Formats: sequence, C-alpha cells, structure tokens
Amino acid sequence: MTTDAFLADCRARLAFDLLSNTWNAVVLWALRDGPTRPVELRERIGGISSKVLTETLRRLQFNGLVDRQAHPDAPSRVEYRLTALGRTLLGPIDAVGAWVFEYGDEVMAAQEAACTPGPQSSRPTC
Amino acid sequence: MTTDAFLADCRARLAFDLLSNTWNAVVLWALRDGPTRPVELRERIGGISSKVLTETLRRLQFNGLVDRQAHPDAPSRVEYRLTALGRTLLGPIDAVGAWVFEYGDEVMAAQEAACTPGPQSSRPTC
DNA sequence: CAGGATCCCCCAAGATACTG
DNA sequence: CAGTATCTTGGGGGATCCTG
Repeated sequence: MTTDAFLADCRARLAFDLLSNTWNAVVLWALRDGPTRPVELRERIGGISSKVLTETLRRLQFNGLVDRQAHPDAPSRVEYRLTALGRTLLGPIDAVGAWVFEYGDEVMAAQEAACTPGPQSSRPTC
Repeated sequence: MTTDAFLADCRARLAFDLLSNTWNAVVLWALRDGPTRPVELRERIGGISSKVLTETLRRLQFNGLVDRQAHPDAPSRVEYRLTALGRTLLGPIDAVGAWVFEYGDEVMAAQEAACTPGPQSSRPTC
C-alpha cells in the first residue's frame, strides 16, 4: 500500500532521513515513557556521549518530534519529551524493533555465512 | 511492546543499522515487485549512481536480504531480488512509509517554523 | 547537571573514468 | 549493461576539556 514512489519522491525519503541517524530512533524510543532528563537518557541508552545526545535532541527538536522543557526553579534541571507528532513515530519504530526480534538472528546468521570472504556489513562486529 | 531495550542491546540496533543507510530501505522498496535489473533499479530510484547502487546491493546481499542472479545465457543480464528474509522487512518499511504520508507535512512545517534561527536538519533543503 | 567548544577520524556517497 | 577503480568531501560521531 502507501505509494510506489519512495523513488525520486523527495518527500517520501523524509522519514528515512529521520531514521537514518544512528541515534535518532534510539533516543525517540528512550523517550517513550515520558519526560526524561539527559542524564537519565544517557544511562538508559548507554554508549552515547553527552555531546552527541544533545545534538540528537536538537535535531529531533528541529523536526518537531521532541520538546525541551527547562525546569523553572531548579537550574540544571531539564527535561525532554516527545511531542504529539513524535509519539506517532513510535508505531513505525516499534514495527522495526519487532522485526529485529523476530528476524535478527537470521540476519546475523547470513552475515556469518558470508563472513569468510566478507565485504562490509553495516555492523561487522557486535 | 516488543522490548524496552533498544538501549545498550546491541542486537536491537541491528535493524536500525540496516535502515541507517541512505539507500538500503529505498533499494529494498524498489525491489518489492520482483526481480529487477540494475538499470531498471536506477531508473526507478533516481539519483543513485551505479557505484552506490552496487555497494548497496552488496551490503543487502551480505545481510541476507537480497539475492543476486546472473542470467545464464545473456552476459550482461543480472537481476536482483528480495530473499524471503528481505521480504519480511517490507512490512516495517511500509510502516515508516505510511507514517511519512500521514505526518510528513507536519515535520516539514516544524522545520520551517524553526528555520529562521535554525540549526541543522537531517535534510535542510528538499 | 546541562551543554557548548575543539580536534580528529572515518566512511558513506558523489563524480569521473575505465574494463568486460 | 554490469561492475570496478580512484579521488574527494561532508558531516556524523567519538573523546576531551571547560563553563554556567
């Protein structure tokens, strides 16, 4: 369904660009349970630097998917949360996530099968 | 649903890595209607160089999502097609695609709204 | 704690040209 | 037409240090 035109249709690639970052989807996902502070996010996610996290959040903000809230009283207390728009993206993200839990093994198997003469994977070592 | 752990769970990020390329999803999509030759693919997709297309196909092949078939008689006749595994990814991809057709405008609106003082988007001009 | 400023690396992706 | 070989580049992403 949807449309046959991912192809050359610039608009259609928008979403892929949104998910074409290492961290965008992960951060969105990490925000799914409500407003969260950066520290919290970093703990949940693991392996993301503070700098990159900030960059990612800014990017998501720019695309209207995430909302920044500086706590009035406390100085160093900030929270980020999904916007209504951002929440709608959880569906598709979940679809992708579900796929991995079902077929991830097959992909890894295929990788190893082709590994001896192997070229480049999108994530060689894991 | 699925799992809360995208986070630090390496395996969970596999799928995102698969979709974290500019062309992976697009090419998979372009293959949805059956075996296709490279030329055909390039025409359908538009804006992809032969080199990058080949790279992408190799990558998808390596992950077991795509299948290469050299035509026996004709020399320069090759076809690529989705494997069974690759076909299962069409679902999630479609979910993402559907999302864009529903909410793409809102994203673009958000971008323009923030455009005057705007930082970087994942696709500034389109 | 939030997050800016720097420096550096790497590689996906573009352009171009060439072979079978 | 299919595919490879080079060369180049933009920018994502890591590490580190420093501030309000």
